[in-house]
Amino acid sequence: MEIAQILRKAGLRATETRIAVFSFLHKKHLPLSIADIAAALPKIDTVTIYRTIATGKELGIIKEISLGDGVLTYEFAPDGHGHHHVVCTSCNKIEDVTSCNESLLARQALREVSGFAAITGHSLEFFGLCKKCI
Amino acid sequence: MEIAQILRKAGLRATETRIAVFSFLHKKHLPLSIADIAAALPKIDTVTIYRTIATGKELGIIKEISLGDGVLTYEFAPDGHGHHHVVCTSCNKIEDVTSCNESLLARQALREVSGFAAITGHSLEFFGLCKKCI
DNA sequence: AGGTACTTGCAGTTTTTTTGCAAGTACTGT
DNA sequence: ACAGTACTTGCAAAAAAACTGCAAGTACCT
Repeated sequence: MEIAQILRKAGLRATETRIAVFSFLHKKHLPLSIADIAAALPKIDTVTIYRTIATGKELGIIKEISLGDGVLTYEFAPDGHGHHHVVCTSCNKIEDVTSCNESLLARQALREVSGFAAITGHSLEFFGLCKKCI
Repeated sequence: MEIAQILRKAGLRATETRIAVFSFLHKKHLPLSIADIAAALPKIDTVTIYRTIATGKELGIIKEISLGDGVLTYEFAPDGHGHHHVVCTSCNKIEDVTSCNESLLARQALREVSGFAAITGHSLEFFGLCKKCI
């Protein structure tokens, strides 16, 4: 679905700014920090980036990810169809991973816990060493 | 392995403070934020908690986790033997998940990426709705 | 037990995140 | 098309979080 459409469906305005932030993340296809986004889109005020990311999270089109290095990063992931990553713990190189047996994992997890009725999503990140750093 | 032992092996001192922080996290068995830890251990200066968590991360006994609510949390997980969690997106209730087919997932991921030589760890969190919130 | 080097707490600084408000702009109905 | 309305944005300022430097404290070695 179009970004503008998602926003309007939620009763929000499809502003140039929001579309710029979300489509930037979409294009980058990488988890980026607030600082990264602000640096890449200098015309947009940092406050607005915070607010836009917050709305994106509420709409479920932005996923918050920790790659273990102390900063939160954000990725465009509409419909919960986020992919995963392998991060090099030495140089921070990132590659995507798409296969993860989503439904199997979720079923397995759900069987194991007693207090949950449904699993709606998950986050999965791998840490390793890239070929240059090994 | 004993916490004190891990510290000494790394050439660090097994101080009362460090052991207090790590064993608190060990006992809680939950991902907690810096603020949580500081509030629970008021005798320990917050700066020291930051520094202790940083050392724990370097030693590989503390894992940094994002549960998607905007704060980084930390969990005691020596030897990379961290478990996983299911988080209720409505009330933040957390339960542990231990089964995850670690080696299968890692092998699958490694096959999919071209630039990586090894996978050394992963983080996996589930999001869902607990029985009370559904 | 004493010396040394690592740790901690405190105060202060810097950075990050949030808030309030006025100006700007998307969308609605005409 | 256009004007009104209500949502959005940017700016300034405040609040909160994270980091630094240094002196006092303490673990550990001999």
